[in-house]
Amino acid sequence: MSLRHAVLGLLAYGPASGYDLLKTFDQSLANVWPATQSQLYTELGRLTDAGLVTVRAEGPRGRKEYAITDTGREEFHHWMTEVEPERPRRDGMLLRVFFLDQVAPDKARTFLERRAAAASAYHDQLLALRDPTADDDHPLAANGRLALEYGIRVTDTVHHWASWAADRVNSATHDKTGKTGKTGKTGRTGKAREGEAEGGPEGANGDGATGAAGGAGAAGAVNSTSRR
Amino acid sequence: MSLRHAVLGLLAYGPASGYDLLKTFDQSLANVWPATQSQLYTELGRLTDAGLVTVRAEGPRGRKEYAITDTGREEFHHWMTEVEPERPRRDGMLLRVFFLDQVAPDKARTFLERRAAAASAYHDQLLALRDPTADDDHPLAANGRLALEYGIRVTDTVHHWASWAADRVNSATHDKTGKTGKTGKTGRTGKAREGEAEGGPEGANGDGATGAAGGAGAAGAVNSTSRR
DNA sequence: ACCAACATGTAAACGGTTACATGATTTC
DNA sequence: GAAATCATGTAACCGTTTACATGTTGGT
Repeated sequence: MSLRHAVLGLLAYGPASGYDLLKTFDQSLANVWPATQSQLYTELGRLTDAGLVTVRAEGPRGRKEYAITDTGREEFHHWMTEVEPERPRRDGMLLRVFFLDQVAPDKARTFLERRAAAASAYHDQLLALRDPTADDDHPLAANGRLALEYGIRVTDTVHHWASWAADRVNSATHDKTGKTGKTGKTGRTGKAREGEAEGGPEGANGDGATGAAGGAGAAGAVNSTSRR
Repeated sequence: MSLRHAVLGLLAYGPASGYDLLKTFDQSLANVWPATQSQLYTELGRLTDAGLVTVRAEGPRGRKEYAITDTGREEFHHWMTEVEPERPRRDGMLLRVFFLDQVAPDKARTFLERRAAAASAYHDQLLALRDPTADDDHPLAANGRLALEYGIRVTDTVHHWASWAADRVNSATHDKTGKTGKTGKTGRTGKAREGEAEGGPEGANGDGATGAAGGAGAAGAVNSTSRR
């Protein structure tokens, strides 16, 4: 339910049309809270009905200029200061890490190496944004710089983690067997079933420890069933 | 569309019922890819129809034991190794950071300090999981340990970032005015409107730089409109 | 006999994505 | 006059969440 607050937040800077807001969403909030045109216009309607914004003026081609109301400002302020931000609960990368022992070690290693490379590449892009190279003219707002630094630090951390993890998978392979060759491109994928015995991602054996760990970076709350 | 693959991933370890899987989702995958009972049973039906799993046996109280098929294994393997993981696109915390200059500096500082504390607390919980204290018996699988380490590193990074950011907001306040006192609890929230001039989160002025930065940690792809 | 745990299913509502539809104004 | 841009709206679909509904088995 945060699209509402994103819209309020933008209107807090000053009145704007749906069209204006959409551009800001695409340009500035795309990686933080994306919204589609469809969604935006619908939400503006709802916000108007709820009295959190008003149509301040109507312009040339059906353009409606929205402005935040006092009630809207109050709601926005409440959300900013009192509502605990929820962490993203789903992470496809981490989900795959959970199942990493289901693919051949070399595939696992490749996967992690690719994660490392991706994080590193993104990290570099962000670094470039931090130090404007003369011909660049983007006066990052103070909060913009905070967000940028967040990105720089987190991508760096993920990069190092993935490299470390790739090495770890690598050495684990060397210990077991000398089998470093390719598995061929045989139809069958990796291991088939070798005894039906369980042992899932920490097994269906209870104890939520691993799960808690997995969500760590991107999620909240360790479900400490502790003993079970 | 990844619930499907999470289910396949779990079934890759061995056959299980919907009820079994649900427990695993709640205990192990809760922070990585949560699923509800409702969703799970529906998905198992769809997977069966698609031929990716089969009902291997029917047990006592209507229990259906599902097993992954060869086609299912192929699909799972493909998803693990060839499909690029999508990063979470929405982050409520980062969204608030974007609007941080809309609330009074002391509120902004408090917000960041709370983020720091939360990250730190979570970090500590994860650390406790890493070094089992004798009476603890959770044999973390290799991939479980990778995920745990991810969590430990990322929470640490976020903790430090938030502390740094809080300090930054703090010093910025000192520079401007001596006004450190409370704003009172007057109905009006922070600043009202002081001139109608724009200047949003890097403004509605174009250049997506800030936006790209914001998404950094949790998102992918810098939208390099570059010049515009 | 009762309760906890086992076990599966459906319906309604919500937020988000994609696609369709339409029209006005400015610029070349 | 054509094309780009401005500008708004609606419909269908999909995945997720919450709630409702129902029945069985094993242990005390």
